[in-house]
Amino acid sequence: MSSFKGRYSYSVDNKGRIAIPAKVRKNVSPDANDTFIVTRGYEQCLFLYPQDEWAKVEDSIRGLSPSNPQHRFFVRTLLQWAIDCQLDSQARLSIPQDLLKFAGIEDEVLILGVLERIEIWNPKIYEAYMNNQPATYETVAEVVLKPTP
Amino acid sequence: MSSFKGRYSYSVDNKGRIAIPAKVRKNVSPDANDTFIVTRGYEQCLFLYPQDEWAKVEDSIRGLSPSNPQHRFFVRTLLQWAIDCQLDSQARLSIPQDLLKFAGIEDEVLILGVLERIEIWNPKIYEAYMNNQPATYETVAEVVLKPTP
DNA sequence: CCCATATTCCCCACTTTTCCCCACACGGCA
DNA sequence: TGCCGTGTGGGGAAAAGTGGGGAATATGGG
Repeated sequence: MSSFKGRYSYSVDNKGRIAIPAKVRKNVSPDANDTFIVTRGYEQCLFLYPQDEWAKVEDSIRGLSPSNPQHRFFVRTLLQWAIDCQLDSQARLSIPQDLLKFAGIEDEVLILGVLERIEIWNPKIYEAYMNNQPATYETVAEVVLKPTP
Repeated sequence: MSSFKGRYSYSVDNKGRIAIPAKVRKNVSPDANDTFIVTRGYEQCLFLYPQDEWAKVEDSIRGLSPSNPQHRFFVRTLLQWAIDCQLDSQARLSIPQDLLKFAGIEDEVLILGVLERIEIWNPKIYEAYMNNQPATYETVAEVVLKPTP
């Protein structure tokens, strides 16, 4: 099980390539074969899953029935944004234009480690998102990290 | 086991040929011998199965009973539209006119990877289909893309 | 039965994109 | 100071996407 963490500011070169921080790479299982699955995240960001972590997601939708209309919609919606990406010899990923465009990414990115996945943000959008949160870190923590009775 | 994914915009040339995206081809088993079975899909789109995946579909309908009228109807409908297609040397498929017409395909297509099959849509029809669904990407992703507790 | 037209399939050609490799600057560390 | 590991940039070869010509095959009407 992966456990990514940390926050990194990186640049996007003019070929659309994004380097994955060395500290993050050290946490990627060798099973992932330098392959990541990039897809849309919740807010306006991209999710990056090492191949072995993505396999768990895929297993959970494989059981759905192709003959059920709702299941079909479900699988299409989820998979249509997902793309395989391989690290090049400099440990960078070439991310397709449409995904970069979705996340509003241009020449700078913020890379966040979030346990089993990695998130990629346009720094300005991330800041705006953070400023829009009604709660503070402290008030949320109080609710989330409450000891189970 | 195939695991197609992603969404690709491609053009149909004036001979009715459709290229299969390289990223999709990389996920096709060599067992498929560059051969695909094209048939009518659910909703107004075409289903494309690599030969090896189609064999599994056939196995599953082999178990249906010839004496059950509903089974007979289902099997006939599925099989009568199914046709073999081989990739040409440029990795394109020539899809019969009547199937293209069924899917309302003209000069542009959307190709979706959906686990064991590939779907081919008229982009406008796909958009209309998606707009008619009550759920969104977020509601779908919420179910699947969350950490295992 | 034969010919004219259409369709299918197999090449070849061009443009764009992607990928692979090399180069360099910077910083930590022995 | 010299040596890695790391982040950044770019050139060039290879692959991918697109289009079209022309021979073999099929279709249909006289």
